[in-house]
Amino acid sequence: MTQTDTKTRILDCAEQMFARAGFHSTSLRKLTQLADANLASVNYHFGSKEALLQAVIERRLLPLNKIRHKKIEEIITQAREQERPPAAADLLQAFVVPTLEFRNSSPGAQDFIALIGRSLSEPDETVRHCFLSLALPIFQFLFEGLRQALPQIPAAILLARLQFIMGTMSHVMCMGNLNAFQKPDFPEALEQNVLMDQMLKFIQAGLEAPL
Amino acid sequence: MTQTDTKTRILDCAEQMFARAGFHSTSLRKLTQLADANLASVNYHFGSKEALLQAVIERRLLPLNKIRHKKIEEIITQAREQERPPAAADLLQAFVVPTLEFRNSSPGAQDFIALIGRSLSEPDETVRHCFLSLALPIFQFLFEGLRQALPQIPAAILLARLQFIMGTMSHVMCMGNLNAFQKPDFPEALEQNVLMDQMLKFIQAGLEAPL
DNA sequence: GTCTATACGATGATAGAC
DNA sequence: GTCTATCATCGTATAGAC
Repeated sequence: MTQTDTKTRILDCAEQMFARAGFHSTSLRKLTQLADANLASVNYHFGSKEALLQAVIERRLLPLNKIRHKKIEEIITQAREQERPPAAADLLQAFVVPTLEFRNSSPGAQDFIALIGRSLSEPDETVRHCFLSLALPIFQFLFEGLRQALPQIPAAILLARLQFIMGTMSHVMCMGNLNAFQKPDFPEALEQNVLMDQMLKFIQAGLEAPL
Repeated sequence: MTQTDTKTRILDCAEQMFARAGFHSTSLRKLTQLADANLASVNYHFGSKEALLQAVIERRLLPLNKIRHKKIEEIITQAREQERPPAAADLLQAFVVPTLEFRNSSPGAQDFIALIGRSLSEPDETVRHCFLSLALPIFQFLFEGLRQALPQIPAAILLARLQFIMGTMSHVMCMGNLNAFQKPDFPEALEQNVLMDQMLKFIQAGLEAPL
C-alpha cells in the first residue's frame, strides 16, 4: 500500500477523467496509467467500467445527500413547530447551498459536481440511470417539502418547475465558472459566489412564477 | 439514387442516433447499416465522423437561427418605432417559440433539438465547439436585445441569467416529455404544450428576478 | 462521381495464468 | 494484486467496380 491505496487512486482519477472528458471518452488504459495502476486493476476492484462509475458517484453522492436531507428536514420540522408551511426559498437553499459548499470543499469535489451535473442529461441510458437511482430519493423529498410550501401550485406544474430548476443547476454545475458564451465583446464572467447567488435568485423567482 | 439519396439518409440516421445514443456511442458501422449505406460512404460524403456531426447540426440549425434572428429583429425594430425598449418577454418568446414550432415540425427535428440541447453540456471539447460556433451569433443577438429591454440589470448578471435560461431550455429539450423523475407516487408528466408554456413562464420570471 | 469490399492500426473491455 | 493474451470494435484509408 502506498500513500493512498490503489482503489482510491483509481476512484480519484476516474472522477476527474469522467467529469472532464466524459465517461465513454475515458479509456481504462489512460485512466489506470494516470492512477499508476495496472490496466486490469479496475476490473479487479470494481468489476467493470460501469461499476467504477457507480462507485465514483456513490462515494460522494451518498454523504452529500445525507446532508441535504438533514437540512431540508430541519426546514420542514422548524416550520411545523411554528405551525406554518415551510418557505420555498428556504427549501431551495437547503438543497442548493450544501451542494455549493461541497463543491468548494476539494478539487475532486468540483469535478464530481460537474460529473453529476452532466449525468442528468446523459444520452446513455445506463449512465443516466446510475446517477438517477441515487438521486431520486432526495429529489422526491425536496418535492414533498415544496408541495407543502406552495400548495396553490398544482403538483404536476410544481414538478415541472423542479425539473427546470434541476436543468438550470446541472448546467451551471457543469460549466463552473467557465462561461460558454465567452467572446471578446461579452461581459466578463461573474465571480463564483456571485454566480451562485444569482442562480438561487433565478430559480426562486422561476419556482414562484405566476401561473 | 433511391427515393432519398445516400447523403440525406446518412444525415437522417446520424441525427437520430447521435441524439438518442450520443455522438461517441454511435459507431459508423451501425449508422451506415441503419442508413442502408456502405461503411465508407460517411467518409466519402463528409470526410470524417466529426464533419458528419457538423453537417447534421448545420442542416437544421442555420435555417432555425435565421427564423429566430428575424423574429428577434422584428421585436426590436417594432419597439424602436414606438420609441420604447423591447419587452424582455417578447424577446424570449421570439427565441423560444420558433424552437418549439420547429421541434414539432417533424420527427427528425425532435431528435435534432434533443441533440443540440445536449451539445451545450457536452464534455467533449470538439463536439461542444461544433455546436457553439453555430449558436453563438444568435445568443449574442438575443443578448443585445435583452440589454435594451433590461438596462437596469448589469451586463454580467444579465449574461449569467441568459446562461441559466439556456440551461433550463437545453434540459427540457433533451428530456422532451420524458420525465426524468417519473416514479409511481409522482404526478403525471404535463402535456407538451403546457410544459413549454410553463417553461416560458419560468425563464421569464427568472430573467426579471429582483437583484 | 458514387458506391462497395476489404484491410489497417489503434483501442476497447475483460479473463486467465502467474 | 499484476501481466499478458484475447477478441471485439472502433474510425479511417484505399483500391477498384459500377
